Order: sequence, then C-alpha cells, then structure tokens
Amino acid sequence: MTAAAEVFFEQGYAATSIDSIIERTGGSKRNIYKEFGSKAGLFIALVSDTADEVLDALSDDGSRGRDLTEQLVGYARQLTTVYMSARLVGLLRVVMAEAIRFPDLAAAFYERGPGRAAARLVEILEEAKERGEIAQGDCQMAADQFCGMLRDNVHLQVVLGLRPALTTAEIEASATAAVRIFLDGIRVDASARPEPNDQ
Amino acid sequence: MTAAAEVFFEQGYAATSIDSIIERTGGSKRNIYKEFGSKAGLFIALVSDTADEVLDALSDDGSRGRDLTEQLVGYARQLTTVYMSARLVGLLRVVMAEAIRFPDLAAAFYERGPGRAAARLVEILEEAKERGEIAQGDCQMAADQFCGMLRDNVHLQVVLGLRPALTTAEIEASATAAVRIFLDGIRVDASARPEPNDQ
DNA sequence: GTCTATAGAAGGATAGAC
DNA sequence: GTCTATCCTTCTATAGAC
Repeated sequence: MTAAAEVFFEQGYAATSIDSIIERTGGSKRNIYKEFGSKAGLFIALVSDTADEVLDALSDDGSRGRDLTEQLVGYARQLTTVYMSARLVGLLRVVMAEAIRFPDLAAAFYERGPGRAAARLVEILEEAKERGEIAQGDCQMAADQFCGMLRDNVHLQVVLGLRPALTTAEIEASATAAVRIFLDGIRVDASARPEPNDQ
Repeated sequence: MTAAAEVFFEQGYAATSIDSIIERTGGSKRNIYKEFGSKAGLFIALVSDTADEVLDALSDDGSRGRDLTEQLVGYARQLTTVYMSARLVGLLRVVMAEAIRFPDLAAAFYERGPGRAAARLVEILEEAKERGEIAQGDCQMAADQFCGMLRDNVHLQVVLGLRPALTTAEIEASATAAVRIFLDGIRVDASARPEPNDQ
C-alpha cells in the first residue's frame, strides 16, 4: 500500500495513472474503485496514511534532555531526520504541488506535521521562559523560525533533488549548530548585545 | 506571457493543457509549437523567465546598512518580501513538484535564487567575521540556516495556501526578530553562554 | 478477488484554410 | 499570424469473464 503512494510522490498526482499503480503494486482496478471511489480518493487516502505514518515519528520528538540545550538538540535532531527522509521529501513535494487542488490535505498535513512539531517546541520555550532561561518574546514566532532553520537551504536542495539527504553525522552537526545560533547567536561580543528585554 | 506562466503555477505542469493556456492568453497553438517546440519547452521557458524576473529582485539584496544588524535586517526584509510574493510562491510550488522531471530547472532555480542569496549572505558574514564581530564558524551553514529562518513555518503555511502572505509590517517584525535571534540568540543569561570559540 | 476489454473524454501535436 | 479540424495516444471509470 505504501508502495502505491511512492508512485504519486515520484510522478505527482496528475501525471500518475491508475494503471501505473497497478503495475507496481498488483491488484485490480476494480478493487481500487470499490475501495476508494476515484483517483482523488485513492490519492487522499494514500497521502493521509503516509503522512500519519511519517509524522508520527514527530510525536516522540526526542526532546527529553535535561537542560534546554539538550532538549533543543534532541528536538532538532529528530525533526531534521524526519525532514531528510525520502518519505517526507516526497510527501512535501506532492502536498505543496497539490495544495490548491486538495486544500484539506494541505491543512491536515501542516497541522499534523510541522504545526504540531512547532506547538511542542512552543511548550518547551514557554517552560524555559518561565524558568527565566530565555528572553521574553513571541515563543510562537521563535519556534516557527527555529523550525525554519531545520528546513534550511540544504534541505531545500534535497527537496529539489540537487543533493543527497544528510547523513546522521551531518544532521548532528547541523542540529547542534542551529541550536547554538538559536540560543546564543553568532555575535561574538556579548557586551555589545542590546538589552534582551527591550523589545 | 507571464499570464501563461500563472496557469502552470496554479494547475501544475501535468494538469495544465495547452488549450487552457490559449484560452487565457489568446494566440494560436501553432505559434506555441513553432516557438517552444513542445509543452515541456514552453514550461521551461515560462518558468525560467519568471524565475529570472522574480529572482532579480534578490540582486539588490537590501543589505546596505551601516552595521551588521542593519545589513541583516535589510537582507531579511528583502528576501522575505520576495519569498512571500505570489509569484515566488507559485514558482516554488511548481519547481518543487517538477524537480524530478525537470532537474535542470530545479538546479537553475536554486542557483539563481536561494543559492545566490545565500552566497551574498556568506560574504556579509565573512566580512563580519574578519572584523571580529561574529564567532568563528561555518559561515555557509550559518547563512543557509538563516535563510531557513526566513522560510519558516509561516512561509510554509503560505505556500500550502493555509494563510495569506505576510503584510509589510509583519515582514518587518519577522525579519527583525529573525536577525535578533540570529545575532544574539534567545538565551537571557549571557554569562551562562558557552565559549564562543569552543566548537 | 484478477485479467481483459471498452466506453467516453481529454490532451499533445500536426496540418489545412484563411 | 489566428481558427478549426483531426490524428493518435492516454487516462478515468465501468463492466464482463472467470
């Protein structure tokens, strides 16, 4: 069943024919229409199932560290690993491409995936804020932007098929660097730093 | 001519018929095939032209500020504005969707757009590093991740059609926040900061 | 349940009329 | 240059044979 989804992910919705799916998965056309009603129904079901499967990997977000840095590195490692997986790259491509035609699918994908992951990060940040570890500010925006760091230009190149996915070691380096920047910035002179609370 | 591109951006490559383009733009089918040879040729030409047009807005990257903060805010403002434009959102959708089928197009898009923008940012960061304003580290990775902050979850929602593009004021707020985090981080306790050079 | 038609529509590409 | 017609392929969707 997940093999059928791959055809959609590789070819896109419009370019994928039912026959090409049958070729790859076996089975008969009649059962497909019996089960899903139409090509769109099949597409929605396959994408939804794949999304559930891939995005469930975000439920345990790996943010079990003792201190904030460890929490964030664990979170970034887990999220980046999922974002780099072939499954999610394909999912991202097809959901973006068909966002207009299947708005419910796009909404479900975002809420179940990136949206939920960001919500979890907001919780982490809010807790850190209450402990006084991070500056006052918009935790939602910070979380959204941190998630963006994990979908950086390298990830864009992967999605565009311009380079292979990061290895585990590269993911580790990227996640660590992102957390370091997110927490402390790249500026070297701490005394030149503006008031953290003056926003 | 740019109107023809919109059809591809809205419907996607496979779902767009030559006839539907004729309907929208006028002209005859014969001239299209005379000029571009095939549907794929038309697609490549339209996407390339649109990309050139939109991405040229990145040439003047707005990073003309006096100090590093102003440079980065200007850069972020300009880049985010382009990323939020309807043209680029459509371009991004269709290039991602067809990256497998048209790898050259994907490569050209990246190099001319996000890649070039990141390269400019690397220059800014390298200069700042030589002035001692920012920590030693991988400027390319930092630039890539900063660019990711500008394509954050909010941008993803826009691309997925889940929310309207940011207003100018919202772009300003987002750009400012991103630069603040990028330079100084969100951590409040500077004394708890690890050695900046201990990477 | 699978395999093989098949109807009906749509679209890519070409060519003729003007 | 435009408009229309046409060939040929492909695809969705259905239905019959087993």
